[in-house]
Amino acid sequence: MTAPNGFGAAATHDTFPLPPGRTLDICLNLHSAILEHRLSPGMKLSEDEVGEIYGASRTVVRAALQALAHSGLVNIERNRGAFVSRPSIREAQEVFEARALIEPRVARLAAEVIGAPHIKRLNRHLDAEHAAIDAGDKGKALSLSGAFHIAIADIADQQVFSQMVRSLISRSSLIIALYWKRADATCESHAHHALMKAFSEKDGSAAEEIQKSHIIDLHSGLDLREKKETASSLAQALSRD
Amino acid sequence: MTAPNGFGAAATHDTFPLPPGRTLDICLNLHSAILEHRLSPGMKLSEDEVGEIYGASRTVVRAALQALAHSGLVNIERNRGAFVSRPSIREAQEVFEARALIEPRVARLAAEVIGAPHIKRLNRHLDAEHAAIDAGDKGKALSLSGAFHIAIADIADQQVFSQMVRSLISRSSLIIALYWKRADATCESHAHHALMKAFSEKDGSAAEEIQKSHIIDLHSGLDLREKKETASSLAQALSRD
DNA sequence: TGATGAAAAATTGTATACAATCAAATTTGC
DNA sequence: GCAAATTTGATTGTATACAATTTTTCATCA
Repeated sequence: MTAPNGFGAAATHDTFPLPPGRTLDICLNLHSAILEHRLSPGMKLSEDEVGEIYGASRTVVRAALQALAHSGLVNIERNRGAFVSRPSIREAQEVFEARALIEPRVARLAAEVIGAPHIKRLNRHLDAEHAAIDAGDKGKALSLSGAFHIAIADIADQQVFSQMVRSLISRSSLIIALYWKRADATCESHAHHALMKAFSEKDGSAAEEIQKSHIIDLHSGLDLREKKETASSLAQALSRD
Repeated sequence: MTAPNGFGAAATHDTFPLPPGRTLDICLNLHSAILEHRLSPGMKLSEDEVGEIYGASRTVVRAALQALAHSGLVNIERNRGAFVSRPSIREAQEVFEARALIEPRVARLAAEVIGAPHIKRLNRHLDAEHAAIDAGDKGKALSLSGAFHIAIADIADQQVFSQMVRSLISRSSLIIALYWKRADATCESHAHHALMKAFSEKDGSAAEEIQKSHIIDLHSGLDLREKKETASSLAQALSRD
């Protein structure tokens, strides 16, 4: 009890507090779909449509959409409905500035308390990331890359920071979907491996510096000028899983 | 559009995204009540009871409670209902560590862009704060003290940081309700005035340093050992205003 | 008397129905 | 033929009813 976020259940791996019952399933599912870019920014999330897909009533769907709205992944407009968020250029800047402030600190904290099991888990994360890249699944790769950052926050074992990082990572995923300019998404792996080295040496200062550079590098990989327009079918994007 | 948080309307002065319709009223009302310590940590917020007080149906009340849960002010336990959050000692530590990282940066950003109208507004905040202290209204004074910090974040004009600060301030209010040990709440005013000086000189570095010291000082004002038990009537606490 | 168990009451989880609002298509007027 | 106004349709906002779960109460037994 006295949960880190507002809801009773312990935070497992997600940005938003854990709503009751089946709302959670829908949250997680939509969350994954958005992070893996199966749902494009700006896409409409009709309550009826989502409800029919998941076999749930609007009551539950509404709760899920509101939860996602609180996480910044969904934008609810009065009397118009819910849409996948389309972060502005301004918001993109701010999100990465926040990451550049918070994540290095989190990396330092993690390095100071990290243990062998943690390192093992991080390595598994990296392996999965590479596998996705080799398989050419960009969406999955990006999602796993974010999961790596979140795993670090979990190791630091600071719920408040962890929650912030989760939210920022989620929003970053949308931002990257909109503004990423580099062809290769693999540039990240290098920084992630460097982090692993700092972790294995329990070198907090190094981890902090590497993470800071890493975030700045990610930020510089964005093309914050144009806007891409995207919108497609909902049922299709949600069909698998 | 492309709202800073998940909801369409612009964030005015509150922690949570802005839910539609009357849900917002209930959110703001409960939020104020919690921040002014009219609702004690641990107090049960029954859907029926809250709904009857505000003349709204459970549907709306539920949405409000969920929004507050996302802000960390309310704790929802499955099949048991909503309670005013009772931050753990651990959480208290984390919240103030986060504030010590984020708020100094925000203060620096604010100092770099601050203008005469902003300073005027901050001074009004300080006046109101003093008035509340003189009137002996501790709850109101604390609430206004938090509003001062939020006002700084608004001046910095960074929505992402602003959102974080709001959330942290709200939770701090609960933490102070539980763990504050100093008799005087006036100690803050000194730091706030020092900040005003730095702002008027547009000295970002000074503002950052002062704010950092201020947060650490606040943190040290907590007695993070014992737990106070509190619980009383709901309708009574919500009767005024 | 205290603990244990079942029944009853209260509270939340979910579904559905109705009202209000908004978007689009149709009609009407010029 | 084009623009404005109106009607139609679809979607969200809200209330209420029912189901599931928990908490309380109270009777029973060691």
